[in-house]
Amino acid sequence: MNMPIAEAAHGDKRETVPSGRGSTRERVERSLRYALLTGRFVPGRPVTLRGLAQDLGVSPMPVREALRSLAAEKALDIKPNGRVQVPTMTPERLAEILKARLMLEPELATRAAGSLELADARALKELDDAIDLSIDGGDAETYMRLNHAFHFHVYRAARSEVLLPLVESLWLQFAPFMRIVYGRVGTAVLEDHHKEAIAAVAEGNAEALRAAIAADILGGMKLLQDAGYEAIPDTYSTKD
Amino acid sequence: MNMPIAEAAHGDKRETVPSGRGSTRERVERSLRYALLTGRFVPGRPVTLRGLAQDLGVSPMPVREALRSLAAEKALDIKPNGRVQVPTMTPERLAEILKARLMLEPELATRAAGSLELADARALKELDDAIDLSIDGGDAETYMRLNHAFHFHVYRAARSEVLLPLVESLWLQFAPFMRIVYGRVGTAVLEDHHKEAIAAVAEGNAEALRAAIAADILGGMKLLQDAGYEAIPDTYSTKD
DNA sequence: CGCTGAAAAATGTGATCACGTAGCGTAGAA
DNA sequence: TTCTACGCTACGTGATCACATTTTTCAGCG
Repeated sequence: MNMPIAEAAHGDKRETVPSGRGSTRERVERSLRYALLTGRFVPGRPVTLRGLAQDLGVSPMPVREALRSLAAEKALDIKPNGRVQVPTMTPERLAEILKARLMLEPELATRAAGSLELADARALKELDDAIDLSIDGGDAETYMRLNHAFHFHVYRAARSEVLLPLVESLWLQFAPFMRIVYGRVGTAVLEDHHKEAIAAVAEGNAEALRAAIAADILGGMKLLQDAGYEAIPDTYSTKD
Repeated sequence: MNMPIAEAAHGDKRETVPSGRGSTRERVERSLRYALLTGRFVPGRPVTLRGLAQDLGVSPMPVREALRSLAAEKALDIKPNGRVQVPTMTPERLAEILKARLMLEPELATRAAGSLELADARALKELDDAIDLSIDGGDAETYMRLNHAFHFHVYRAARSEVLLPLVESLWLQFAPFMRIVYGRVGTAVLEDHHKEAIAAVAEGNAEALRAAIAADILGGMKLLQDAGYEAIPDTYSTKD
């Protein structure tokens, strides 16, 4: 049986299809993206067309296209028999993602530095405060949403049409796994480098921003590698 | 009216849907990928669902999914009104693609070096000989197909599940533009660094392979930047 | 109690259709 | 001749259906 996506992490419904604008497929895709990014989808869990369609109250058609889209970004895995599932993580894959992030995201940060103003520093500060709260409160889902917002507020300023989609694809790939790890080790152990990043944005210091982002990535991903595979060896084949 | 994809570059039919295995959608997607990579799709040209479906002799359904897939990889552009077209190139986009390629592909080459054997060096040599022939013959389409095969023979050896798809996406993005440039300046001006790469593979010299690939990318992309925007200023809005 | 095989349920796929909309050619008026 | 407005055409979207295949369930046998 297919579990409604809202029940992936816990039981509440939330808004599975943000009533925002756009076509049905667009709303479905946004909804799935959000679910992936906040870890509502558990790695290894099968995802069915009709199941999702029913959960979202639409026909299977827009779901098909949305899934195909996400699969093309490697956010979902379509097995040879057509079955769709959230990709499972392996140490090799994780190492590759880390490498790719370290190459692309600092570059994006550097390019963004020129466009970021004091208003952005303030917005980032606000986000970071909320992030700290979610860490203290142990709210992994909120943390992931805000952390994504923090990073992409910076990256978007680079006005990059090429690098940004690549990075977005990477985030979609490790997010579900990240959520699992946080669920086990808790969010308390999280230490980010957002403060340095904010300071760098305020100063307009591109090099410092690059360094802060790189350190932030390294810290976060190291946690995944250590906690994800040493403390919790059976993480990647999680069945609900 | 929608022009059959086989007539995008010239008039012959070729096999638009390689009769290979897999589902209809898979064949359609392979066909479109091939057309994109060999430059049969002209940047800016509108692509219609029904048109492609008729050209390929299938229903619009598998075409829809294939287009959605390619669009997610930024190989096609779906405008807000739903219209699909081959993305047009801009100097900024091209510069970004070059940057991304220079970050990702040499890394892939380094990782591949360990797995590449003498048999691979021989296979690459054969490919390169054919490439030289296609350059002399001015056959841009064949050149592009073989050049892609050459690079990805190397990259695939890295057994990368993360980096490789990112690079594939990049190739799909610049290939149509590349084809336009070759059509104008001819293939004679092409100078690659395949010989060095082959030698590096034969020696198992990872660092030399990385350098050869980096040089090859730099050379090819510089040509696009120079010839694509200085000699031919109106390239990116090409209407059939 | 465990294994096996058949029936049943569920899944992805591809096709067809209806609908609303955007693009475009054409005719009419200024 | 040029601009405008109307009507036609073609398009993407979403829904529904039929079909083949796979997965699951469960009853019967060993």
